[in-house]
Amino acid sequence: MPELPEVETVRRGLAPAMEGARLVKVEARRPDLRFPFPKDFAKRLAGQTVTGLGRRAKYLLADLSSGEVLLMHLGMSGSFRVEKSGESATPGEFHYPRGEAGKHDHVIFRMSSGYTVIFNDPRRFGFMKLIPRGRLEEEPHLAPLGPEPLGNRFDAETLAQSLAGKKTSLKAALSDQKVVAGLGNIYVCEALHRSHLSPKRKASTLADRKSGPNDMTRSLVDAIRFVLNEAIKAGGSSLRDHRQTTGELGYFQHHFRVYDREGTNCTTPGCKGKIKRIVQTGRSTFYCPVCQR
DNA sequence: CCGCGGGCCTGAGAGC
DNA sequence: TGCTCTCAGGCCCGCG
Repeated sequence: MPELPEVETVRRGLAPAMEGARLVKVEARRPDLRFPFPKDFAKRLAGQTVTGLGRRAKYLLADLSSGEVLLMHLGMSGSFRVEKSGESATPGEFHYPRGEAGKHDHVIFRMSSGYTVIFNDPRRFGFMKLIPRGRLEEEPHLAPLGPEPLGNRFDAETLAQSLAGKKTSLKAALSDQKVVAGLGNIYVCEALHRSHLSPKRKASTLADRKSGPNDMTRSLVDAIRFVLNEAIKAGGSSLRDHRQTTGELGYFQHHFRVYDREGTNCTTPGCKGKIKRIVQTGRSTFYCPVCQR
């Protein structure tokens, strides 16, 4: 499910419920998600205070007073919702505190703030893991990640450098979390359209080794930043699973220019193209064959 | 080393 | 209505 904007939306929704609050009771309602839960998972968490809630790429990191970090990933279909003591955040939709846990509600955090935080994940591609803060650098999920696209270490120079010598398509390269961390299928497609670059273009053609990055690379960096920022403002994109922690939908899907818009007219001013769907490395790519070169 | 295809899971939607 | 098939926002592993 979630790419960077959805995960950031989730982080912002969870922060008021979790930051500075103690985990009063933790419940893992099954033995595993993508991986088995750590040994004594619930017991180790109970009583800890969440001192901060951060994000790296598509991962959430809750800093704990114990000195450990709770690393959480939403996989394809994971979502969190926050409910206040006995009341559902969206009336009529969620009722955990009053009744039974819903289907696929796998982890429940009862917070001293009076909020209950519930992790739901039908496909169970998500996971939770506890890591000592000192070993965060070597954590296998985090160590290989490239720069944060919204951070200042991501620019045309670094992007050009990581694309140099890459034989794959631009689409595949941008989906690679080592190149830039946090993009997925949707936002790669959207950023490429907005920078008028073809997903089929060889990645290395963006890197001009002698004279440094070219205008194409610059416009791609700008498009990536723009699209992600706009999507965060919109609360992410809700296609199937993504919800904000209140249960509300995100609405960036209404701003898609190519994703899931096969056959529609290209929205680039003056462009007469129609959006096309192709398959690259096993995933759908949407683009305009006319204005994306 | 690199790039690709398969697999992990469940659910939604299309077509018959 | 109900079956079967395809596809889905991520990521890891093994193969060539």
